[in-house]
Amino acid sequence: MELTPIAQKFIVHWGEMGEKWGINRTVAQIHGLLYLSPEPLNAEEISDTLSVARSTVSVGLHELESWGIIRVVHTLGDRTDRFEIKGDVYEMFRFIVEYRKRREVDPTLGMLREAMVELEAGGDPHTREKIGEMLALFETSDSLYRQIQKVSTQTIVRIAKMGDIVSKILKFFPE
Amino acid sequence: MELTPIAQKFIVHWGEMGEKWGINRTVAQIHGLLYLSPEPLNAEEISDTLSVARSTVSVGLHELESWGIIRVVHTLGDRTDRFEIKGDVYEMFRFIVEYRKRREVDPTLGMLREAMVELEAGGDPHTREKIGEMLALFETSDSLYRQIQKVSTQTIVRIAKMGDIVSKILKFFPE
DNA sequence: CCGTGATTTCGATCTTTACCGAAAGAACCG
DNA sequence: CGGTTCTTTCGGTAAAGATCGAAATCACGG
Repeated sequence: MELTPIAQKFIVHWGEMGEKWGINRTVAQIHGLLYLSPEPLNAEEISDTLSVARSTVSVGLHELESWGIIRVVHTLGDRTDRFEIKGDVYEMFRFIVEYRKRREVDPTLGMLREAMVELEAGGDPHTREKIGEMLALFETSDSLYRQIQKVSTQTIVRIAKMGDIVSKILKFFPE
Repeated sequence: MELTPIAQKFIVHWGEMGEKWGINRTVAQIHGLLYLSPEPLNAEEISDTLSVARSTVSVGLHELESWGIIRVVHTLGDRTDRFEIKGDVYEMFRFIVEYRKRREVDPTLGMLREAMVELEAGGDPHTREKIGEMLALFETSDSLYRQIQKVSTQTIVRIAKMGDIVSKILKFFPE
């Protein structure tokens, strides 16, 4: 499949950007390609378009599936697995955040909590204070995240798109 | 310098966690060590404690300085550069977010804006729609971020620590 | 302006990670 | 059941990234 120059630019940039955030470049590119594609693609089309090995595409697709942001589609008269992006950009964003939080933030939260338990049963006061502060940051963020998680995408978008939303909120919480 | 088992665990975990977010493990470890340290450390102490080459520490410290989260301290009768964490965990968090946003999100925003300009001057409608949606997500996030950025850490912490904050906010924005 | 100690630079390794492609494995058809 | 087509696994290789340590540079006191 041929890509327009703009599509190419987007996909390449997406790959580089992903890399900086600890995401495999090829995986990010596959994601970018699927995102732009008007219809579901199969592994071979992706492989051809991005010039990467079929096997690499296979692995990448599974990775994206495990994040929950793409799905398999089957169409009549086509034996190949075709893939498409699930939901809109906002949902996608939420899925990615959720996935990374669960795999990377939650374990840290666990570690900090354990450390805190041990430190409270006698440990260096300075360490206790520092770990305590960090734990507080993580707990607060976690709690905020959980609350926001419950709100529908629709509601979030609606509110986020109102101009000057933060100052409006601040008015409700005076000094 | 000797580390307690808890400090070790924290620093090691911090390093691994950093790696997953595209941060050099050693840099993250240096950061973790400085975070726990009751007083400023010089490069050699860090090098010894973490068992990494002196030069690697030097580079790592500069990296952390460029993020704006550590500072150099000089004390009388000591010719070495000593380093310490700047501000509390919340400020640290803000600095890191700011740094990464500027270097990694802003360029993407730029790319999307450019792409959108080109697409509006005639381009595939589907691509235009998809890039448009992604751009909207980035613009909304960017705008939200800029608004929050202006609010003092103090205020954010105060509000964040109130229980159930999100549902309180939602009450002000009925359907 | 020399000497000492601290710091940084930089090329050479070492380690990790990504990627390929051949072969094995599934799913499906007749 | 073979045969066909699609998918996955996996060992080897290549590329990228991290780390080291020697040498260059810098900073400052005497």
